[in-house]
Amino acid sequence: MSAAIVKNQGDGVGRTASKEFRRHQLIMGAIVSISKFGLSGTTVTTITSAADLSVGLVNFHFGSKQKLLEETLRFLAGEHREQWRESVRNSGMAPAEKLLAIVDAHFVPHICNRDKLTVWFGFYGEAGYRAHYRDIMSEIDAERWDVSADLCRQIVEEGGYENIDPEHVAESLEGFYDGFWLNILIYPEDFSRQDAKNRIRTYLATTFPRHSSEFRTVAQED
Amino acid sequence: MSAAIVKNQGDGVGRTASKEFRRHQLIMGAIVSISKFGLSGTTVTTITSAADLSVGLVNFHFGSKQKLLEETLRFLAGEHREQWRESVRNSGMAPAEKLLAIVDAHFVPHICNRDKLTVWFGFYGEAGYRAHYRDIMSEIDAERWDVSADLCRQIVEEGGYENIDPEHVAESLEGFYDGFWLNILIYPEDFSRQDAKNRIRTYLATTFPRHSSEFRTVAQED
Amino acid sequence: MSAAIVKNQGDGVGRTASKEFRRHQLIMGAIVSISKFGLSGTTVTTITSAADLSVGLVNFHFGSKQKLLEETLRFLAGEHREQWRESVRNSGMAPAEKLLAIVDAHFVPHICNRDKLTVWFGFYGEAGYRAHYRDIMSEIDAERWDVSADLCRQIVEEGGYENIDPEHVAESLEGFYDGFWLNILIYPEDFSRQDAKNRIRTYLATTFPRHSSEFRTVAQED
Amino acid sequence: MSAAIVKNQGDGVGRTASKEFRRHQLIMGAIVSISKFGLSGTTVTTITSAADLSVGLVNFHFGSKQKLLEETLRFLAGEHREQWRESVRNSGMAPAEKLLAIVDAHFVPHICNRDKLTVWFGFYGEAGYRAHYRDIMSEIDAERWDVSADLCRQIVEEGGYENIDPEHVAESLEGFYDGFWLNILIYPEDFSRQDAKNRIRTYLATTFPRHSSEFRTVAQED
DNA sequence: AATGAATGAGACTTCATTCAT
DNA sequence: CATGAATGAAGTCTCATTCAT
Repeated sequence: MSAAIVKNQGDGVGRTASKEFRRHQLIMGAIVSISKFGLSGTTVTTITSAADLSVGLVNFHFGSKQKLLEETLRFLAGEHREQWRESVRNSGMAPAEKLLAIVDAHFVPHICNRDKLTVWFGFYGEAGYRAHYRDIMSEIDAERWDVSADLCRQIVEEGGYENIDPEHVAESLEGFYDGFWLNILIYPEDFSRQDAKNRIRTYLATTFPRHSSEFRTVAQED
Repeated sequence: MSAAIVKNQGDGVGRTASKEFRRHQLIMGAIVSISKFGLSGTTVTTITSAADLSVGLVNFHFGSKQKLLEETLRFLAGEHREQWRESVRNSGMAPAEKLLAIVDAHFVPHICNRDKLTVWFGFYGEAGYRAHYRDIMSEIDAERWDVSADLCRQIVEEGGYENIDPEHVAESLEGFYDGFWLNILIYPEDFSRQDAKNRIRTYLATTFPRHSSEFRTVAQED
Repeated sequence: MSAAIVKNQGDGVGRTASKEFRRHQLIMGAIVSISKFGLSGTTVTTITSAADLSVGLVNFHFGSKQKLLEETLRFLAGEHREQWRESVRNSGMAPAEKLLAIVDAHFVPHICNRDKLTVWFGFYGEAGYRAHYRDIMSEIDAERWDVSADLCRQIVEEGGYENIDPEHVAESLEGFYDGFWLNILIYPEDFSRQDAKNRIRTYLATTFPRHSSEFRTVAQED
Repeated sequence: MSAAIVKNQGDGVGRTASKEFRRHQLIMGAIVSISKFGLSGTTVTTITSAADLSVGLVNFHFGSKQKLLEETLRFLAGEHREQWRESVRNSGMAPAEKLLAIVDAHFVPHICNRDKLTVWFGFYGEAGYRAHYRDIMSEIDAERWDVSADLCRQIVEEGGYENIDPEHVAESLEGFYDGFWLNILIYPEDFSRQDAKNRIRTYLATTFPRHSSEFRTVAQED
């Protein structure tokens, strides 16, 4: 067995890392670059420099810069999905608990930090006219929206909240996620992940008063 | 008064429009271009084509493309400010009424339409790493935040709402604005200006129950 | 008689200065601009700014920027010619005296200063491939060469200098003029007009030893 | 050794010439272009066309057109230095012989031809106001001046020439070099390299009469 | 597979010239 | 005559993509 073949097993060092590993390296390079230079300031060179790879690899592994960027968005979206799916995996949780877990999943440092928010809003900034990006996002968003709306529905039933449309609550939550992300990105001095979580907790406690004990504010970053 | 003199005052036809008029034309061209091609897809040529002017004018009137873009952002921000300032000008309004007027000012068609939202999020997408844009935005945002927080404070006093921090409410409103804007931009089929206004009304009515009659939902676009 | 007509007499103030005066203003603007920004850094705008006139006048009075530059070169050449012609006008001077007067005419502050040398070498720099400039220069140079060579011939005859070709002396003088101008331009700290004049005096005194008393070095700038 | 390897070492054909070779190609392209179109008429396109390379390479290899031009000047200056250094390398030469070798080094066809003189005066034309060019030139000039002045000093001592300042002779020589270069450039019909060398020889023979046999005029181009 | 020099379209900007006033 | 905004060709530079090694 030659050294090259050993290397090929995916340790990621040297010229023969697995295809998948190289793709991942490039996606990470793209994230780093976008967070540093913005989407418009990101070039194939900034991406590959960040990944410490040669420029030729982008087209070799992704076909084009554009495809790599789409994969990068897909990667972030997937990472986000993993985060909230994981947080509600425990089947023993009550609906309110699960809903709160989804809320919190939006504000864990791993997902909600300046670097990644910069990337997210870089893509949002183009989503207005570039349908492709919108499609990638909506795939993920739709699933989460369904789950959230369903949990709200269960909470409404549990609490017997008349006059509350669970879908409206789910919509409001979506608004909070994006709005607070943007505020965290642009005004990090004035608005923190902690603030975001507590504003949403207050909203939920007020909306579902009979579940308010489940939406207690948190004292500090977990 | 001759036609020529009228013309010279800035009807914008021919070589003799006023400087201010040309600047405005170019800013409008920038908005159209960004909404069509995105911020990164906007070139001096797309801007001047949209404005039906020659490319040289961008540098002649603004010094650089970058400066024109900054002025464009400033223009949007100013327009937004005029909108909400105008809406609370009537000194006879109650605090809750004024607050609602500010809310609604975010969702008038003149401000909140796909074209302009595309431009806004184009800039937000760069604001993460380009401090200059952030500075232009925060100037405007700060003022509105102060006014909103003050109105919330008055409502809290009026209603004797204990345990409600007016600044937290103002923060939540800011979150709603940005979050709903993004949802209107990306999912226009699923989420309308109308929806946004009603979700916020519900939030306010729930938060300030003794003022709920002032936060009635609206039936359809005004 | 209207005010406009009075103005037209050539005081150079206001909108109706004589054609000739405007042309002169623009030529002076060109000299100032070239000395400040070089020939390649000189634009119609830098010229007209220096002359405190509007850009349109260049094409109005000269037809094109290029024509103005040619006139500028012609102006400098003419100025130079006036200088040495004037210096030998006195018919009572001896040939050696006249020759020295021509030499000195090259190094009077009015002709030989950083600003004007910058302009001269700006044109020389293009003369290599632009025949037009060369033609303008040679017109003037030829006349001076003839006069100088003739004076040298007279000195050779006076002194009975065998083995001295007067044309060779004239050639050497031409070399000194240009070479010392360049050194004054590029190394003003190390080489002065005074130095130039004295190096040439020494050359002439050595070459024409029996006239050496007429080529005494000068102690300091006149 | 295979042909491919030879190629790779820099024959300049195809996409694989060495970096150094490409830089040299571009410098040569710059010289050709400047001699044909002048410094101000030289564009990245004229340079790369002359070098038969694509426009992108200028920025790839030099960072900017300006840097390439500076390197071009440095190249010429270096070439000139090599020429005169080489000419005085033989330690057995007498000072007068060495001095004459330096003189002649200025007028070898390889250095002193219309193309290169055009380039030199193109740069001189900007040196008046662009300190960067002046710095590059003076580095080289200073060394040569020191050597020349030192040789003159030795000749003065050898010949016991009282009243002769060796530095003044060195200054006069510098004047001759530049002045004759300009005359060769502008009046090639009337003034040749041969003329220049002989005028300087006569100057030296007259100045250092006891060494005159060492400064005999040359009959024709070597 | 990987590299990185090479390519060239297209971006921003400059500026000589034009022309309505 | 004079002004200076407008035009658009042409300049420099960037960068996604290609391809010989």
